Amino acid sequence: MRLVIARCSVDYEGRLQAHLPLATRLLLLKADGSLLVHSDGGSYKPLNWMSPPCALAELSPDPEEAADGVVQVWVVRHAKSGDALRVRLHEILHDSAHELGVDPGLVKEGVEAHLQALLAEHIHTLGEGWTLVRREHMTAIGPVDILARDADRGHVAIEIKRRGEIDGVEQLTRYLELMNRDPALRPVQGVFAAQEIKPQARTLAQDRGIRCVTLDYDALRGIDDAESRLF
Amino acid sequence: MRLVIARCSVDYEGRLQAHLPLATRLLLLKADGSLLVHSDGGSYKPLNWMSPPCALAELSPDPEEAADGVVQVWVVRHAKSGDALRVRLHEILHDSAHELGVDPGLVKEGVEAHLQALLAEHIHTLGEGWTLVRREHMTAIGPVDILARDADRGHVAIEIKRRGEIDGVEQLTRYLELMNRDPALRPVQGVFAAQEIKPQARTLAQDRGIRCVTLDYDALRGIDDAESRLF
DNA sequence: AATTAGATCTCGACT
DNA sequence: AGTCGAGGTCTAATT
Repeated sequence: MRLVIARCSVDYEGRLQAHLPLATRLLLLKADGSLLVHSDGGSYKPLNWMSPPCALAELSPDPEEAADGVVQVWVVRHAKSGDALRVRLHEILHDSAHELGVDPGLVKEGVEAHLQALLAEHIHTLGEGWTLVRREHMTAIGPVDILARDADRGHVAIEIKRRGEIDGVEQLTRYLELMNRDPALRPVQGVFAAQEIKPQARTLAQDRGIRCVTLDYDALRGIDDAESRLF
Repeated sequence: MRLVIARCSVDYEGRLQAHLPLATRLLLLKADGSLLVHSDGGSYKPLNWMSPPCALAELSPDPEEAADGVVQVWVVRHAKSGDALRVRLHEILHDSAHELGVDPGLVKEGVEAHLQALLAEHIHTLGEGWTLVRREHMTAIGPVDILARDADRGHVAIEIKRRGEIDGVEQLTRYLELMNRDPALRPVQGVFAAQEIKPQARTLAQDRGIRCVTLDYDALRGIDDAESRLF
């Protein structure tokens, strides 16, 4: 990885054209030839970039560029699409190279899929005598996270989110509307389950007769561990 | 902007939980307190990050961490959501700070809005005698990109995308359905215009009697330049 | 390889 | 401040 701080201008030509006027920026050159151009603010998205596979060519500035104060020109070209990034460096303030090695990569946990699996496995935590019908129950407008039955054998549609917000309630509402038109299913109750439910979402859900359940991820995982230790 | 190359492990807890095992990475600390954790490969997305507004606290490792070889602990916490990133630094290989100043920002060209303006201006490229009624013609369910008339004075609704996919055809279909109920407009033909049209989208469009047009951005711009040179 | 759906989406525009 | 749509979306899973 090479880190360069430089006063530079950048031009991208590819799926669109974009231009960055002369300013001081970080040029982050990765081992695979990819380049990120970052300013000292904004979020994780670079001002401009080139994704691998691509190759860097360091050129000398042409006479016109040299007269403008350009000391180096970088052209990073994408191997397949032909998209190109042209960086004109006017002043290099820092330049260092570092060996990082291969990264072991990110381990994600607690995403919706995992919550769904845990809750499906321990559906009885929602109520005595509850049983799982299936996960990802298909409807005409998409899959419902969990379809279950309560102690009276009535159907329950469960929507799971990590953070429960209004759009999740809307989604569940659409499912319930549809499912309650199906004679084989109705009446279908709704449960909105999330690790954290925003007040607005909770209000809307209750307004529509949808029960809100706050999921305790660690507790569900704890049950899981405890049960697996039985075998 | 502060650049640190360090052997570190990272834990994120917020909308999900994620963990990065010990490895050498770039820690990019921006002026607004945000942090990016980059490896020496992959795309422009960091392995892990914290977006502004957020604040960094540099802590001393607790005894257990110190025994593990941790020399510094960074906790970056998001101001509103409470999401937090915890970086345990085991070895700092590089550490430098740089003044970058405010970036003038990116200038883009060639996005959908520009395509729409170009096509509206050169609506005759769709057919001899075609005329523009207006851009962004409002309907009850939203604006149609371009409303035009063909040589026979019949209305044409044009939906423009950079990349034409099925949802774009669906969108245009809804507009056409609605507009064809309006006696003042009907019959309304449909044109699906994009720089690139996916096979599925093309099939669906043709199935519904919608004409597909591939837009050549450079050619449209060329016409534009040629015409502007006339003045 | 191609398509689909999700994302700690991000980003801008508009209400 | 929220909502909506597009993105050089990117990314991973699935067909």
